[in-house]
Amino acid sequence: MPAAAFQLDRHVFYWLTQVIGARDRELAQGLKDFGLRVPEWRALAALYARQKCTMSELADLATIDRTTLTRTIDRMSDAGWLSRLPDAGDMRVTRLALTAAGKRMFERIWPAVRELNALALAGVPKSEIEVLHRVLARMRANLKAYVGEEETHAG
Amino acid sequence: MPAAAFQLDRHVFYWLTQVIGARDRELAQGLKDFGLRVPEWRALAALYARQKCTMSELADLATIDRTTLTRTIDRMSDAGWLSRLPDAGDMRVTRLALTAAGKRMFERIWPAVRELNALALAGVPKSEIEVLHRVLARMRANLKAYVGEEETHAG
DNA sequence: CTAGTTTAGTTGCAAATGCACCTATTTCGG
DNA sequence: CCGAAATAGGTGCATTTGCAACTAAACTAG
Repeated sequence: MPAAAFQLDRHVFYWLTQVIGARDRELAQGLKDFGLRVPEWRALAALYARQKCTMSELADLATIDRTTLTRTIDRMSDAGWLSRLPDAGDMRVTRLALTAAGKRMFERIWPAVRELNALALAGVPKSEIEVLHRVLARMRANLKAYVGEEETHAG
Repeated sequence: MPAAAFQLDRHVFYWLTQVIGARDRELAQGLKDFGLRVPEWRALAALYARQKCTMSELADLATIDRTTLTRTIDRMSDAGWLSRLPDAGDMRVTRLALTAAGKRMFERIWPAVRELNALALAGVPKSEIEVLHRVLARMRANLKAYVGEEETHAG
């Protein structure tokens, strides 16, 4: 390939990384006031949406490595934002749920985050946001299917 | 807000994080064979596209914190993939450029990464990829403009 | 020209990360 | 049933990360 033919800005993942990078830096700034870091925010939001979930489910929803999540949840639990509960039917499983304080925390922060999100999407027509959603969901499904396939073949 | 009204999968940044997370995990796997990590790959690709650039420019292009980039470039320089050169007109500036070995490295890896990218985008019509590009570029511009504005006011 | 400010890049250090490994359950094949 | 394999979650440890602070060079105003 002639080097001139390779242009960064023609690649979707370049832009994805740029957008997530810029927004997470900005988000981190905003969350500092609340004593929260970005992955903690993702965990908080996921738990708020799901009410109850297991460690593994939350790791997936919040895009946090399982081992990292253990320590993230330690901190959030110490801070009193959520509780670890045993699962009735399966002794291996930890059920997570936000405490009232955790829910309040989310509700206090969410308006600012929503505003940042809206700002990032300023000027983008609703129809294109729809497309964005659909395409991203498809990409995620594609990648998940691929991982599944790899695992099957590799044994 | 009633908790039931907050749904993760209705938010663009949830999907962005999911997609980048899944793809970077997959990418990391693929790069392991080449002794490269994901941020190093981004730096390699950015330098390949740009031929020459400064540390600050590369930090922006590859979405790597400037202080982290110093050490990333140390490693890549030690590995013989790029060289640090002084700038003629400004003694503060470091000009970076891939060596022949660095270019070869990129060319060797790129086909596999391109394949992964194509896989992630499988089934997405070209027209929608166009929309994706345009929307992401706009989002990035929005976020950059916001950061600039903040700095001006806070300064 | 010279003192204060901005910009480019680096380093110290404390904290976060993730791989490899471990333990405790549960499930599955025979 | 029983032993092997799978699954949920947690630890140890080396590596990576990024904030704060620093050095050095280049502007900028008086």
